[in-house]
Amino acid sequence: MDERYDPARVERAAQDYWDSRQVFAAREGVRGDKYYCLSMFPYPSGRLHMGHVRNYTIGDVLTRFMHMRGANVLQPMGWDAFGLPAENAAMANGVPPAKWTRDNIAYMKRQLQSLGLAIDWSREFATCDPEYYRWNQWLFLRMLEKGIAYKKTGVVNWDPVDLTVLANEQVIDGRGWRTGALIEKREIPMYYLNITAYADELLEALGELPGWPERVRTMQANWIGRSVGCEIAFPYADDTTAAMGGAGVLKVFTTRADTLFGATFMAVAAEHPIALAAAARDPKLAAFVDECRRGSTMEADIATQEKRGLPTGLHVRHPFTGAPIEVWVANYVLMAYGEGAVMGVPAHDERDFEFAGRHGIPIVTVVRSKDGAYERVVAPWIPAYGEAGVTVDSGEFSGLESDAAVEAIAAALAARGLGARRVQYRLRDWGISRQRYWGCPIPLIHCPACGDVPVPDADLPVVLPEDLVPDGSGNPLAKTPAFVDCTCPKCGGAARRETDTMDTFVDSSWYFLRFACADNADAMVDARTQYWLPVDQYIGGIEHAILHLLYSRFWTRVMRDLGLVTLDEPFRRLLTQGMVLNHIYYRHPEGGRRSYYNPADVEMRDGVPVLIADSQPVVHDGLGTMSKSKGNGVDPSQLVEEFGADTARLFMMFTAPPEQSLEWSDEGVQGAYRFIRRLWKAVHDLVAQGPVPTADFGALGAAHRALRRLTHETLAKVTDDIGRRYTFNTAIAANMELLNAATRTSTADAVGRAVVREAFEVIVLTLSPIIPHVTHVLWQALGHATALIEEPWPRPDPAALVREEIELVVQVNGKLRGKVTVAADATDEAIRAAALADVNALRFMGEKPARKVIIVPGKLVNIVVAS
RNA sequence: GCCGGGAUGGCGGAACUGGUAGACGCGCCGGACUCAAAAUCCGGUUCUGGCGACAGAGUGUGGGUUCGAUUCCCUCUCCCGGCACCA
Repeated sequence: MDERYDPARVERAAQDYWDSRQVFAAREGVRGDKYYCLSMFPYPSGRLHMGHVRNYTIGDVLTRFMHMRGANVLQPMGWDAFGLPAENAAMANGVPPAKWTRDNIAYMKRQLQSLGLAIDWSREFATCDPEYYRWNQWLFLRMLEKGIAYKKTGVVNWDPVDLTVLANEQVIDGRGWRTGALIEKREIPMYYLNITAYADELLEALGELPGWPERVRTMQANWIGRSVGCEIAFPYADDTTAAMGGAGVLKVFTTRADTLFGATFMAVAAEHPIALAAAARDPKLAAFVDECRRGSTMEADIATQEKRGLPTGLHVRHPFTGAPIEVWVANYVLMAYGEGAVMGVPAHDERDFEFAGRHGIPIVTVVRSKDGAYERVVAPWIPAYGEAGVTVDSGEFSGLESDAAVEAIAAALAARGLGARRVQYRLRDWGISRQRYWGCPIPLIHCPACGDVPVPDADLPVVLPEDLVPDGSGNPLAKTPAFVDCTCPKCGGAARRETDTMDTFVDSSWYFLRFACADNADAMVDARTQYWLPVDQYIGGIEHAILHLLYSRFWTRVMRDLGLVTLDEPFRRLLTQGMVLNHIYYRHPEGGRRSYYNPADVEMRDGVPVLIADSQPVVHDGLGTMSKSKGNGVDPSQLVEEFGADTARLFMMFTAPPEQSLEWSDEGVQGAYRFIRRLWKAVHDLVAQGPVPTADFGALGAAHRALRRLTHETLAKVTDDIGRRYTFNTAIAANMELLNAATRTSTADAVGRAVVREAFEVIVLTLSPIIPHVTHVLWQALGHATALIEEPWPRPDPAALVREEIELVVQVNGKLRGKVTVAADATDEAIRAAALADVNALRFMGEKPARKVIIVPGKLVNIVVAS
């Protein structure tokens, strides 16, 4: 064994061993229970970032741990290869997205391999492989047949200069990122997946996911947003009937039908038919509607913009009193939610209250507070106004509790055909059409004679041409006759191929299924999914808590209903890892753009951050996720080159528990490296003393017995930390303590060396999931002929854990005042007596008698005296 | 704006079910080794008072429940994630 730790050499040796024996290739039905551990596959952006390193190390630790526990593990890897960055790169460099993407995959794969992950690479695929995305297309056609996929219009960000649809991130302050032009909302036909049909099941099944973090389940439940309420139809008054060219009703949804008699205005979205009809005859209104069409489609923007509205001059009639109610156009009502219209009840809804106040709309109190919080609603708003109570001034429905009033009003509305109880979801159907090139083509053909015709299964996949280069003005597919021009499969006439591609969330909604059978060229999935699925442990960023995970749960159910798989939930356990953060430093020259500096190039001098290169100060802008734009990234490959993959992995796992955000620290990396070197040296020094004979652990001196106890206590703790708690940081800390204790223990005699070796073996075995390379080599150095990867996870020796005495804390009135040592099996009476004899405790009790003595077994004694 | 989460020494974090606050690591201080430095090793390190034994205070803010609260409840502040076309 070398005296010096050489990470490059150690890592090459370990990786060569694993590769040559293909130890991570997974086969169905061998060994014990299957364990499918999956980390969210990366987008091939060019280089691995630290978030990836963290994600994949967490997955690898669990994979290797379960392998040692005897499970038949599968840890696959692939590439989420379609998406916008490839098009942006193409515009910047003129390289086709396909080439850029595949080059990135090749580079990042080498980076991943350098980390020594226990991945079965034989199952690798990229979502831009036609053999993968053909099944997106195939399943889309099945959904079309079943009515799960359908066509309707949707709103997009339209750049009027580039004549192109922009993604939300390409809209900055309501303007196009390249053109600076004011963005317009534009309605275009799109394909949707009917996820709302599964809303109830997706919501209820959250209760059957105990392996998911509570917060993710809460976020999904809120996102689905099931609310039970009432649909109410307000018949058009004569003016509206005239404007709309016929009689009709304005429909709204409300959870507070009990406040119906307090409705003093109606608010509709700018795109609502009544708004458009009114705008046609009112230039001021037309200008306002036009203005509402500008700006981004993002909910955060809409929710934070100033709430504005304009009256239409048109009216609807109250369904019971027939009283006219004026219809307003409001920029905070969204056409996509519910009916695109709401009833305004200023007295009992805060937003309506504000709107009414600003526009001089009357406030009519129709609910009386049950606890007398108010009599009449008057400004300013208090939360009690919005709470349930007893109805007043509501005609025949007065004097009812809110719940009962909702029931009675709903029943009466139903009897008149003007409403009904209804369940409404906040969740909207999933629009999957993207007016973009680098994605999975939607397999449809538009025929002038036959309409929209599905591409026959035999013609799948519709292959995306890989040599196009987008230029920022629309979808290049639409300008490629070889792609667009086709014949109608029905009538054989000339037709146009659909040029929209699918949302990339489609690609990631079932890739976890494909890993079970990636080599099947004839079917989307096969029986091997029965064996491997569900994913036993899924690991990924918290930023995917809603969309990706919800879409995957939905897609899995669609495949179930089509008879392709038998499972409901794809992910049994979920671990949401926190972000990797680093400091942000910049300078902002007068009139210029901010320039960012990497924290590695900055140092603190007299409490001021300065750029090392020129010693001039820079501005510290807090912590942020590592990103190219903030210039605060750290390159994993440089890290691996300098310190080795084990140091990178150890630092990542030690610095914070997986669910928390992790702060980058160069000193922390040094500390991790130092620990590995200390471990290496400790093992080297022991081995250098010659072979260690087996010793009788039955008759040990006190120091050796203490180390053995610590060894087995540590083993028990680390097993629990990795296997149950997923707190790898505390598992590492416990092993650091054990190494500290072991290196302080004398190895002068054979017994001492045996006890110390046992401690080292526990450290090497239990840290092997985290630092697999160095432990692989150290295991051999400790004299083992078999490879560490084939070793089972060790079990603590109960005999080593036995204690004769325990130390208890003595408190007086909850404050620590002393400590007593008692026999491990001492009775409560003996503990009480020992505590009451403690000198310091007596000092604080003074003359006062013990009123009560609380004994917490194994922990403490609290003596309660009158204070 | 709405939904979800977080805040503990100089720093990252630990304290798992309401029971010793600060494990472990970093940094810093002192010492050993060295011509010297780096590396390494040993000791110290929440704050305040005290030579010390020890005492008091202390887990973002303010309140509450309890023999006992970092942990449970309410209030406020700041930070982070998501908001449907970034992935």
